[in-house]
Amino acid sequence: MLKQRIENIVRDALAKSLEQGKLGQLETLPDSVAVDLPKNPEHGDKAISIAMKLSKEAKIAPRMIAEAIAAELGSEIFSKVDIAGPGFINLTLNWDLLEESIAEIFSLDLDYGRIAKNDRADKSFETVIVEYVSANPTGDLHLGHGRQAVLGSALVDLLRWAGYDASSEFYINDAGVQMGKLAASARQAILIKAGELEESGYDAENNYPLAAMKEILFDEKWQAIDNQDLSSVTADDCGKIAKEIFLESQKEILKVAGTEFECWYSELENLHQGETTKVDAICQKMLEAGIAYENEGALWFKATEFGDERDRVLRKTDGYYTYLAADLAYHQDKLSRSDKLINLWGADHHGQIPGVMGALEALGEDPKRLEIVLMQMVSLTKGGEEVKMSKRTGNFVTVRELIEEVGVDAFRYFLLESQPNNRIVFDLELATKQDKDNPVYYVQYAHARCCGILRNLTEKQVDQTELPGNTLAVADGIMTEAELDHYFKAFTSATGLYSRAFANLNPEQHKSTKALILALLNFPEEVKDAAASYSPYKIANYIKELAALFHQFYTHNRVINDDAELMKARISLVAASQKVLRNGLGILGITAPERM
RNA sequence: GCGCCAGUAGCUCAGCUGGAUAGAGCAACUGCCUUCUAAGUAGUAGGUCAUAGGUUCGAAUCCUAUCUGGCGUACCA
Repeated sequence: MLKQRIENIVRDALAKSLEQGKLGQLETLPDSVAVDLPKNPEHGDKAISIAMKLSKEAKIAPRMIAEAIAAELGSEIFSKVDIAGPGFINLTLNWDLLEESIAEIFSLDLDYGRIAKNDRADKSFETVIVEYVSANPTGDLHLGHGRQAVLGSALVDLLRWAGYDASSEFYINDAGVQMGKLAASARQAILIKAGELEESGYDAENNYPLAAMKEILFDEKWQAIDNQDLSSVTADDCGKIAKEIFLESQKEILKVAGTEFECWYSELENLHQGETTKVDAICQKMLEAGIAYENEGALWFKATEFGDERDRVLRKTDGYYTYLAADLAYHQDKLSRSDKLINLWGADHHGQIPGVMGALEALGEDPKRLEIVLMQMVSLTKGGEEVKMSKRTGNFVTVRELIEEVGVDAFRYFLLESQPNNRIVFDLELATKQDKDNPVYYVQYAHARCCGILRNLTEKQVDQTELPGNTLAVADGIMTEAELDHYFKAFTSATGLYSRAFANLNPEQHKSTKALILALLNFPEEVKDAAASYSPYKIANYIKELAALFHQFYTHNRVINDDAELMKARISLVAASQKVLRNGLGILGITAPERM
């Protein structure tokens, strides 16, 4: 990786300067050396600010440190080394190095940007389970779930790219109060359908909206009870069927949304089965460890001793376990299967964090193994007015409806581009426009443009110089496919092509070419960074930026032209751009169209 | 009240492990299609980075306080 290489060279230079006593009173070398992309391209290709950072400890002026380092940098891969401002070291990379680095994109191709397992940023874990959505199987998925779905699936892919063994998991919350409510709702709806109950008799106060129940009554799964006497059909029977229907519907729409789960973990089947259930076991364990106690018929976790603001109930006076108790059993189960856990939660659940973290710590687990990513709400506006969503009244926009309106790519991009900490205001009018205002097209178009150029190199072109009376002339492609293929295969090491081809660029061409190359070479670093903070949105930002740089390059640099070397050098950048955009979009689960 | 999150251009948001002149997109205005897709691009205009202090060579970024908004504060999930 380019950045790593530069970092090593700077580190060596730093070590030599230290040996020679040029670093004042500095005694030890810093752990890391930041290699940045300067904001202003006139400041070179890479910038290093380490001299300023060391100046205090060394007790000498930053420029003196910078000069000492610069003197040891050598000229092998840098065509220019400048010291500027208070003590920045600005590096200009030579064309051969850039050519060599771009060639790496060709040899790695589909895997360019992928971090090897041994190079992963955080060595404290290798396997990681990302749990997300985890909705109750009692209705359709709403936009909040949608946000979790796209972020979670992108995060799993991102983590895999960054060298981790990641898997996705959906916790099916199919036990407890909500399921009882679903069962009652379903049974009453069935009775209404059979004419044995008046609609006015529906317990709308305590049940799910009747309208939502009616919608699932036509599912063929109800055949199971069709021939039975309804008086012998229990609410439980109905609840099971309703749950299956909702679960299947959720699975289907999640798949449409580009989200796959390795594991569907049923709370009911995994945590509440057997003589001694997993939940029983964990409560027993907590009692024995003295971190739980009985009081007024309920079982409490001593959460206050572990950082929470109050103690938490594990088992209610009615004998049922709380969500927390089951969740703890679930987390312990996950911890036995993976080094690291990441949970995606709606921000409205943040109050539970101290309880879960505290309990895991109390149980002797390392709380650092659990990372909880909070996602703020998604709200809807239509023409500037907020659309109130309420599950109770059935007035909410579902994932299904939105995808139908805007398409999966736009849906994913909209929900992925901003960071989880920010609320998303989803403008229905804007999203349904489905035109160029939609940012996803900007990135996809850049990719399609790359493909178009590569296609034009080999495809037969219609010559547009149409003369009156003449038929259209058809010109052969510039290269045959075999030639292009051969060229790509040969492009695996520096041959001095860039230094010859890019020698006489005008300022705009030089600037746009350089900027594109540097951005392309930064991709692996972007993957590493984004994964380290569990932030797929950073990849979305990066590819948007890359798309912009490609469009600028395209505007200033005619790819197909008479200068064979210049053309080849530019083709390599078009092909490299195509590969990086494709890989980046792939991480986000967004398609990379070849034509638009 | 207490806790969490946010406040950057008219709107939607980047930039936040401190770095050089705070950036995009949309909206407004002016240009660029007989040449690889104009779903593009070049430019103009638009900012007390919520406010006030502090930390230091340097703060949108870190600390403290205040203001505004969202969320949470259950023997619900």
